Amino acid sequence: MTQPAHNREMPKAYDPGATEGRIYESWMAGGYFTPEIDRSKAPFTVIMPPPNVTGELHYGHALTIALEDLMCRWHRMKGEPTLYLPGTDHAGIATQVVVERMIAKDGLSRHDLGRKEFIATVWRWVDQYGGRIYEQVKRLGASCDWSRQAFTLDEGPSKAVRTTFVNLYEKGLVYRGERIVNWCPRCATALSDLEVKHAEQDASLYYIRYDLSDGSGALTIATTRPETLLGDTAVAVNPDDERYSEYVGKSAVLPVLKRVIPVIADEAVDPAFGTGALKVTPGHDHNDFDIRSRHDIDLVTAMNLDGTMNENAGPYEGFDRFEARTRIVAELERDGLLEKIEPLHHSLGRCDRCNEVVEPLVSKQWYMRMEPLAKPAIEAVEDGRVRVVPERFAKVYFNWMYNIRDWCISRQLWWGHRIPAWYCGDCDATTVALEDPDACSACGSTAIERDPDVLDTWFSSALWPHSTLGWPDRTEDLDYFYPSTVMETGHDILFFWVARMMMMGMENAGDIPFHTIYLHGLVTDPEGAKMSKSKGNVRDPLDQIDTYGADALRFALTTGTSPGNHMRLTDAKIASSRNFANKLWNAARFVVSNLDRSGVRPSWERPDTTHVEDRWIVSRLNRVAARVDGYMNEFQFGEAQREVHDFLWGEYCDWYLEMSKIRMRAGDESPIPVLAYVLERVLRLLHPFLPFITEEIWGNLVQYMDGEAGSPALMVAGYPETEDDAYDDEAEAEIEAVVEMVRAIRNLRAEFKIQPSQPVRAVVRGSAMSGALEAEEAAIKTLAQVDPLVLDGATGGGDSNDSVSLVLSSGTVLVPLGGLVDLDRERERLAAELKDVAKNLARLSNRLDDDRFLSRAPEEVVERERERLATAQQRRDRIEETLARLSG
RNA sequence: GGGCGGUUAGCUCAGUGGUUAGAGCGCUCGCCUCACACGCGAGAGGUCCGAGGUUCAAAUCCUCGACUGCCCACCA
Repeated sequence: MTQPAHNREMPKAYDPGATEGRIYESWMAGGYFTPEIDRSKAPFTVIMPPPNVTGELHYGHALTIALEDLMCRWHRMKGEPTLYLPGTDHAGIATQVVVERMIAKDGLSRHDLGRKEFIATVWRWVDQYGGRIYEQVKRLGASCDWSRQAFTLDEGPSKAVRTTFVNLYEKGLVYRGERIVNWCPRCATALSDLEVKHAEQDASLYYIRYDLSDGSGALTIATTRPETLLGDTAVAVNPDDERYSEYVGKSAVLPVLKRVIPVIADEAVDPAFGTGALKVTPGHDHNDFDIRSRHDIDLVTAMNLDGTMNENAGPYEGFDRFEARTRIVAELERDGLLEKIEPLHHSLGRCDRCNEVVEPLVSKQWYMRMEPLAKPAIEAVEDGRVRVVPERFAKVYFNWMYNIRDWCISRQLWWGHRIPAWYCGDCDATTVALEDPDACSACGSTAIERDPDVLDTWFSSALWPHSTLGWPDRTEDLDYFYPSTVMETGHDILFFWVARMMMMGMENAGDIPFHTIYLHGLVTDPEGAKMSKSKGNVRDPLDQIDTYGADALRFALTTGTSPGNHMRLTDAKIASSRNFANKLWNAARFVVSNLDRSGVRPSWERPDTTHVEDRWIVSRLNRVAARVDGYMNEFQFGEAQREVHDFLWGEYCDWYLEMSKIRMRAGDESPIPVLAYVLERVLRLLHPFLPFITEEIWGNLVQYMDGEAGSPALMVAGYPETEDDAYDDEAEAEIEAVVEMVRAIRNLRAEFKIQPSQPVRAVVRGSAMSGALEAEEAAIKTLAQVDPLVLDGATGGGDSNDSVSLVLSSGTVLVPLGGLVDLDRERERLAAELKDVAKNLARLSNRLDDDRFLSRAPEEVVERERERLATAQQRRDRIEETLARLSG
């Protein structure tokens, strides 16, 4: 048999690999990703969280894009000018490390190259590899406006960074100060508080004796970091601690260095910890630095920026900090100053980037004053101008914002936005300016030198929603697309990014940066563990795209999940999404082949329907569209998706399509326009979730439809709106009854192990729906393999004594099975069913006898319960009647 | 030390006060039925973690507890 032409067009199984690239090209060629600014319409704007320019696509990106793109596609189809703006982040440390590693292969360090040449090398790297992530984003089908693509180091965003810095400096919100900072000796830079990750771990608590200088006794302190004693400048006790009150004001001799240091009293000391005496090391401990602000004590830094001990460390100069610890402990032990070592479980700060133990060190850094910036950003969420989805994260946001601390924004790196501050060699003044100055703004000296540091990467990220749209210039984009509509990202960067965008957006642009914050959870491995390189459980989404298709991956990522919740991603889940895509493909193949065969050219509009099956499926479609709309509006994408999934598979394919075959086989072509119409609307409903395959099918379908499509592509076609007048309760009830009957007979056939090819006889008695059943006679006969089907069993043709009786809501069906029927078993089965119904009946009538229920429950609930009672009663009566007949 | 989640079928999860709680995967039985074996039909499988409470009505709201995960915090 030769294959008809259409089957060559649509292969038996959907092949994403052969489709996706071509479809994406067609979208690009159509220019559908670039919105038209239309002042009469409100835009829908999503600014993509910029992946690192060094980045490889991971599941976090995939989930982000799946969610953002489905929102964008949905709104675009609803006719809103939709901007999905893509971009990348220069990712200071991350990128610098990548390039440093690269040049290290030639035995070079960045210092060998020098600043200028090193930055040029990074740029060459970015020019060569920085576009990879974009290609990967495209493979997912993201409908981004590539004409507005942005990079944090582009001219526009850089200007925004510089303008912000200057403005905040002039307002006194950015300042330079010498304080203790979190220092990563390996990255050789300061870190913000957020970039330090604390982890519990086992350590030792060393008890060390400090003799008093007057020989009157000794104090024993407890520390986890003996090497820092080289920087001790005091010993502190709690002022209320009577054990030590006599020591306060005396002096102690620092072990090893024999420096004489004062004994002071400070509230910060916890008498219950260790011995209640604390070594004070302002140069190497945040608390101790604070203590120093309240006392007249020295500050000694005993360590270099690379983590080795410096000249203040005496004999330990040059040793690594951990090596120094070991050696100092040995010396203390030798000298009898080490009283004991206790095991201690405590939390230790490590560099978020490289995991090196962070060293608190005193240095001069730039800071941003956060409290004044936080205030309006808190209010915007409190008063509902910005909505957080899911809501619980608003509490997390408030908690952080109310306790916000100043942000250390300078980094000792080369790759990034260089701080626009110049220091005068003659007068000590600082010049901060938009344009590079030639001379000191205070004394006019030309002996000025620019601050070598760059800004924290998150500084530019914080400006992203407005810097990408042109700020500080008053561009048309900024005017139209700002504030953006939804900021969708992972809840893990709520503080790093979202909160800072809130603050900077309000400060710079004078308005909230987005109306809704949607936070998704983590994509984890099948065991629920966070994917990480060190665990070796990272999988490449591109492999999954190759195997199952981008649609399948996207669909799997948004299946059965709720905002903010984590999701374990398994191959099985992606495979079942792939299967769903294939199901859709084959339903379409069926419809297209019938269009091709019949020559019927359906209208784009809802067809007039008379047949109950047609009325039913059209009614159901419209109900589904209404529910989808409701879920989408509430960000319940998983539920929306499930709704269409179940409709397509469980109703359209399982029932409508099968029923339509029966009519078409009998020469009736009237289902074809309905098949096409419903399919076409389902394609629209599913497009945000399965963009590639729906577009491909739509392209196949269009040529068979009557008249113009009204849009050049599905992605810019209208999203289905509910047509209330399509609701048809009667048709729904009738088809439900048919389905119930078919299922009951199939069940019986399976139970009695009747060969699939062997028809059974069935007699319907006492049906309230005989008219509807008559119209569906052929369907019932075919779908349940019944022949003959006697619909007027009341007047004869059925004998209970050799039949199984199926008591249904639409009537009683007798299926004569002769010798196969065991009358005793039949009676038992019916009795059990009766018991079940009676139980239900009792529950319902109890409820309806309850005055409190009747008076307090809403009328529609009471009414529904009454209907249920009536149905149950009918059913009970019919079971009793059947039992009576069986008994003789 | 604070805060926030989760606990529903064998597994992974939906279910945002109203039928006798659902899906996918897995499992059992039967099918290569002319769209699809990435499939079709039938089925088994649940004290919705526990205890109180609110309500006409609770998996859903409140309180307490158990287990579990995460976030924040300068516990030397």
